[in-house]
Amino acid sequence: MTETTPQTASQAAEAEADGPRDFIRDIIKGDLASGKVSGIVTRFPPEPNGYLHIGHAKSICLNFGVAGEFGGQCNLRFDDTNPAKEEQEFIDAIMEDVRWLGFDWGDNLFHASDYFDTLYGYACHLIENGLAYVDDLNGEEIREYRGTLTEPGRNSPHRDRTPAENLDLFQRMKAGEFNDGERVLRAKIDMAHGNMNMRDPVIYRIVNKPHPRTGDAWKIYPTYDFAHGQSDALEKVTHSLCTLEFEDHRPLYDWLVEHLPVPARPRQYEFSRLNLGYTVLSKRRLTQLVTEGHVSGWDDPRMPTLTGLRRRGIPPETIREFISRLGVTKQDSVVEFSLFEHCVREHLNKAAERRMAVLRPLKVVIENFPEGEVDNLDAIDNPEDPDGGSHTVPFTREIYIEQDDFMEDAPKKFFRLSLGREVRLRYAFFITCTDVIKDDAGNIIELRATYDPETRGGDAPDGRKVKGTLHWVSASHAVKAQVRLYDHLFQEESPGAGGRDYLEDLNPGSLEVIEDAMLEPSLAGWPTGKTLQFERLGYFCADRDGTADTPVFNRTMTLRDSWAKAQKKG
RNA sequence: UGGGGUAUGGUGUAACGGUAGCACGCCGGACUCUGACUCCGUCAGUCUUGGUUCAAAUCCAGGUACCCCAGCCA
Repeated sequence: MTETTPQTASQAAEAEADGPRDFIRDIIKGDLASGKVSGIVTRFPPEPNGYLHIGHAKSICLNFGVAGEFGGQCNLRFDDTNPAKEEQEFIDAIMEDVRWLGFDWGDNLFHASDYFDTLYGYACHLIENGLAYVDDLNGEEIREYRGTLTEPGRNSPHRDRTPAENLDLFQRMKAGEFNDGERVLRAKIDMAHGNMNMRDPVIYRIVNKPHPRTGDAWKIYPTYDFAHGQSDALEKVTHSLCTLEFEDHRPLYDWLVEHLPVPARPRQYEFSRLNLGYTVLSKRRLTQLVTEGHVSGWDDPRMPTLTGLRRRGIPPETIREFISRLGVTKQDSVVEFSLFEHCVREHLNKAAERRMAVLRPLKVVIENFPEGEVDNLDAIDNPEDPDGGSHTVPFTREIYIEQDDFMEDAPKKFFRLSLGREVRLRYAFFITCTDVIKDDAGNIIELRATYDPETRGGDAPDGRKVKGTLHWVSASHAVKAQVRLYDHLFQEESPGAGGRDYLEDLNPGSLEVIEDAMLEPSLAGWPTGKTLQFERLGYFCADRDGTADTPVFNRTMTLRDSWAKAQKKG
């Protein structure tokens, strides 16, 4: 995205003809067609005070997407104007996550802090023109003077200082003569404005904290409102896309751009942020989940952070696909989690290799299979991709099947194993259960069965059919593993709805750890970051916590399970 | 009598004065060496009241509901 040549308006409109459509893209098309702009520049402007989450992905996909579609450029710009909250750790993580999502800012990496000198000059410009003043009021007083939503504010007693006096004070703020909070610089607009943002907003404040990039160079920092629009202008951003809550900052954004000698005239457009069922997407809450230890960290696989989703095994293209299905509007909305699940399954069904793993093992002894013999069977890697290859699974006299796949008093609709019933072992043989062995407490501890050697590979030469197919693992070859089963972090679709503390809605069953899962041997050394399917169970990925001895797998997502659904209904 | 926004099936969206469409979900069925996948079918919507028009989700007027704003956060 570095050396992009701006296309002509008609070229861009044409190239875009069958792409996504929304009101933002319509505006851009119009601006290109009318000649209002000759090319598109957008930006993704994260504040480095937390990790990126799937809500940010919407903004990233929009900003980079639009730039790509119209032959423009999208900058990555850190909004690093508040050293009290921002850290290098977050800066590094954000870049990694944007790249992982699949976007490239090329050389266009910027920071609001790159413009601190220019911004300072702009502030002086405002002062010189009588449009800004240094206020001695403290925070509490400023709030009182601001008035309320329904009552106008009052002018600060310091509002009418001369430009010379203001310039002097502002320079002394910069020089570090005052403590945090002692003085601020305010734009002089209208204390009676219906829009609170226009009631002489603070544009510079004193923060005696080192900045991750500028170190101790500055004692004063611009506020978001003063930095953002001007940074956009300096970068020649044409369309500054942000979320709805900034809508009533737009008059201020415009006011500043109009009163400052900036090199360009950017426009701000707002769209609604993403809300997702069964999760929270506010930085405040996500930070709280991490700092209070409700999750293991920003990359806990239950977190909606990009790093959490990555560790969970969610491929980035599924996030992009999900976002693209959402559309871009100004309507507040909560997207059902099932749409996200659909996108993940749709992709993984095509892309993920299949392997077998037994989560809750039940031993089955095949009585007519010779002891000590190994039959190496061929299992296709992915039935959705028949040319994709295959791997070998060893079959022996003793195997494990899933406890759920056997039932003593099985109803007719139960297609799995039961005493006297015949099922297929995936890629292997038909077996028939001949005996059930229990311990003193009556728990089923082992099954006895016979197999039909004629059904090797999974088909009976006599054409006889079985209703059920089970996954299985050879007991002597099995690789023991820890498997982590994740569910929604919250048990309510809207955590905290109805005035509840959202933490009360935390799902106590969001993580279930299985210590003794049995994996087919080809799963030893499975690479992290390559999501696969455990047949009939779901999609999984190797976690970095695994060792050569005991791998650890995270469940990315279950398969749809109409049997479980039918059972629940009774 | 503060300001700014938004209203289309359960959910997310499309339709830009001319047959309300798509996707997810739900429900039912077919198929199946994954009770997966795939396929087929069903249900279901223009916030409300008026007005303009041959014709309104769309234009106009009045209601109603919901969201955002009183950080020296972004």
